[in-house]
Amino acid sequence: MSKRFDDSQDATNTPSAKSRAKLAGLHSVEQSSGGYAPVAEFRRMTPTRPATMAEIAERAGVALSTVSYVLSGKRPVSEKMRERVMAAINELDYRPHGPARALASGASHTIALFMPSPLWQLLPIHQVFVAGATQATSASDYSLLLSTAATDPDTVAQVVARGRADGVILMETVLDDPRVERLQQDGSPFALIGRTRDTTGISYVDMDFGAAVELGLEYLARLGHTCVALFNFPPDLLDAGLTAAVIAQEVFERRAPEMGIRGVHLPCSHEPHEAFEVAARLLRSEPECTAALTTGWQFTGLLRALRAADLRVPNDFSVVSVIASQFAEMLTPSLTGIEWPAFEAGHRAAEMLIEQLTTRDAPTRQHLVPAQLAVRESTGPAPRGRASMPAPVIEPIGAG
Amino acid sequence: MSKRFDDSQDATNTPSAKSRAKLAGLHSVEQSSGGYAPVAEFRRMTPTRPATMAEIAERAGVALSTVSYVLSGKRPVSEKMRERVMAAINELDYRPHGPARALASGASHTIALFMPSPLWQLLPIHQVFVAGATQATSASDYSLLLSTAATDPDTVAQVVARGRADGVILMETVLDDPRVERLQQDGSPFALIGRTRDTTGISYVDMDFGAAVELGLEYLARLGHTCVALFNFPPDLLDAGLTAAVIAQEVFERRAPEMGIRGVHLPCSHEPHEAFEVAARLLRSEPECTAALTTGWQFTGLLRALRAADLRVPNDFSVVSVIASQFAEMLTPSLTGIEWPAFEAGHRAAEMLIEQLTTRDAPTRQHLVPAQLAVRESTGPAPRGRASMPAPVIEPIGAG
DNA sequence: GAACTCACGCGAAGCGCTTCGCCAACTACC
DNA sequence: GGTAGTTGGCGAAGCGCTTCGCGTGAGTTC
Repeated sequence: MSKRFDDSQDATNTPSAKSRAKLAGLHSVEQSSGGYAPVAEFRRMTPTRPATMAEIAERAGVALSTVSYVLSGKRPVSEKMRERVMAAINELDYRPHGPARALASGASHTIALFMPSPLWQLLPIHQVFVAGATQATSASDYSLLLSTAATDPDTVAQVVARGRADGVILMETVLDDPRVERLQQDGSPFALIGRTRDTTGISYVDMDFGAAVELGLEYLARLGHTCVALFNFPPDLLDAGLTAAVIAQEVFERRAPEMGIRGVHLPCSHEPHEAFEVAARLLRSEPECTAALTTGWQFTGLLRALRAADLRVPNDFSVVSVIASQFAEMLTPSLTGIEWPAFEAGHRAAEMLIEQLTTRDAPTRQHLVPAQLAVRESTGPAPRGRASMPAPVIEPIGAG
Repeated sequence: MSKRFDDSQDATNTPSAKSRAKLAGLHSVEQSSGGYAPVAEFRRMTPTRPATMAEIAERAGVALSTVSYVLSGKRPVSEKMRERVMAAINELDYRPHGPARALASGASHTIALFMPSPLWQLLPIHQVFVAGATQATSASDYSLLLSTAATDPDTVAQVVARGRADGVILMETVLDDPRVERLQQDGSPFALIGRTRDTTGISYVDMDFGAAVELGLEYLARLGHTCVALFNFPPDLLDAGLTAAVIAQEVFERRAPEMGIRGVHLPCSHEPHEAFEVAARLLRSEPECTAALTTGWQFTGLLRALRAADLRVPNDFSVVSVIASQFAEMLTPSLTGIEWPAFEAGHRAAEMLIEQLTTRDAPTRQHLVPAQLAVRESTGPAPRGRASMPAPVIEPIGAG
């Protein structure tokens, strides 16, 4: 049924069998659909079929087109007519038919949001983007179409070309994103959460990951840490050229030495077991490392590895993560973070796109969220002497 | 821009001002849209307008209707014709036009998913439902429309009535849900994540919260806990008759005494500060309480209150939560939980709905996820003597 | 080989709306 | 009072597809 996490679970040989059993254990009941019969009958007796514009026109004693113009306001209609039409609309509780309107006008009043490709890589942050976009979309009286399969430029393009949506929002963009190029070619409106190498004429909202890494490093340097790890986005995304990942690496490797920090760059998935492994290896091989920066949810595995190694946060080890505040505050200890206001980002991206759709010659809007540090409980001064402590023996803990 | 959490933040007088400043601080750039001009020009020169069925028909030298029948298979077409048509389709890279198809056939091949009403109450679990439903929907070649405004039965009904979706998925259902009644009246297909009082003929997937509470209590009783709190869904949802909340309360209040447990029932929002307050009050007023059950994310506030009171988990206090395993394992310590396989639930709900849409006389499917305990790190034997310890002085910690 | 099937294509009528072009009635002006 | 200019309403032609009913030619039957 669901494939999420399956591969990683198989790889680490963990609860995959368990979760399969869990699914099989779903308690199923089947009933004949007889229960619906009375309802169906009821319907047949009372033809509640929604009113059409033709019926409104008839009832109001006007032409079909007049009703349309009253509704759209695209041509002046006399007050008298307008009132008659509105009365009929209210009496019959008329609502326009979506697809018909879309077909005739060529605009579906819908935007599509594409989820990052491998769906099982879904991060909490992505979901918050979605929530923000949903909110903004509803507020502007648009609809939101949620799709997977974001990798294929064709799929993305077709959604607009075939009238399902008027524009799209893309996330997890890479430096030279084929989807973006395709959309530009087609002249399809779009907005990004993230950005590309060349952002000329492209509307986007993105976190300034370069500034984020820099700010995190500065802060940790000030606390006296001299060896810091960066848990960057996973290798596959880095290789794919994920803009955020590339920038983070570049800045990290350039700035850390300048601040007198030994930097350890670790591309690493957010999957708890993998992040745990990576972190455990780090703690073993780099005893001087006393702090880490994470670009996402790699901190879950890191925190467990620290616990397994009997290292206390923040006394023995400091953790800074790029993260939405609602998540940072959910944890105990709460996480010091570079704020990534994801809900607002999703909201803004949808707004930008809708602005493009509703106003001609809309300006290109580019929002780069500046790095802001929120100091919470997971960071402290660099400890002395961890380097001289015996290398820890680390074993997985808990359900892992 | 975003109103999420605003009310609760105002109530507790916390980072609302901060987050507003953060928004204002978004770095904005505006460019003239001149960047688009060349693209628009390029388009005008190369009319990439997608092919229509009429063009396929012409190219294949057959009637329009034949093309349609080849595509739908609703009437037999000779092999020769079919090949000619398919060839034309491939050559012109034809894709059907969504709205046109929806208008003509009356089916949009889309399902709508309604998010719980106050969007800012969004829980991680809801997002996972969405992810699961998205996955299933894409797998069945359907589209997913994501909407807010779930409370109003009219809004929900109109989505189907006006052709935007063929059916809907509802979550956060109450015992006598007006939306469900309305959908039944209209004869609109739907599926629930959650359930109603009378589930005759209704397809749903739901967690068995009654069994969950019972299992949690049994487990805690076996560990020797004699006073247990239930952090139930928040008061407003309980008052509204949220099925899960009502069942949880009923079972808790009936079963706890039978097991020799003093039960403290605490309706409580998941909002960290509110949950913190409720938990802090509990720890102060019920020194004998050594364990808690939470129906959702109230554990975040609870864990912080425990930390503030210097109570260790699980040594001094045990926590069991109804939770999706991926979240339980994300935390440190990981959370003992009653497994709520939310991704699978969302997936299943979408499948159920699509089954109703694609097969006539589809059976009513009802999946009640049985309570399953996953023991992790947040539970242990009841401590002795917390009752005799001095009542703790509790102060908010960290960013709170 | 005439009558009768069938299988398979075709044309045309919508689905519910938008939008264009046109015309009637009314104002304004010399 | 005649002509030009305006306002506001109407009809009809689509948008791209589905689907119904009919017609035709090949295959069958006696």
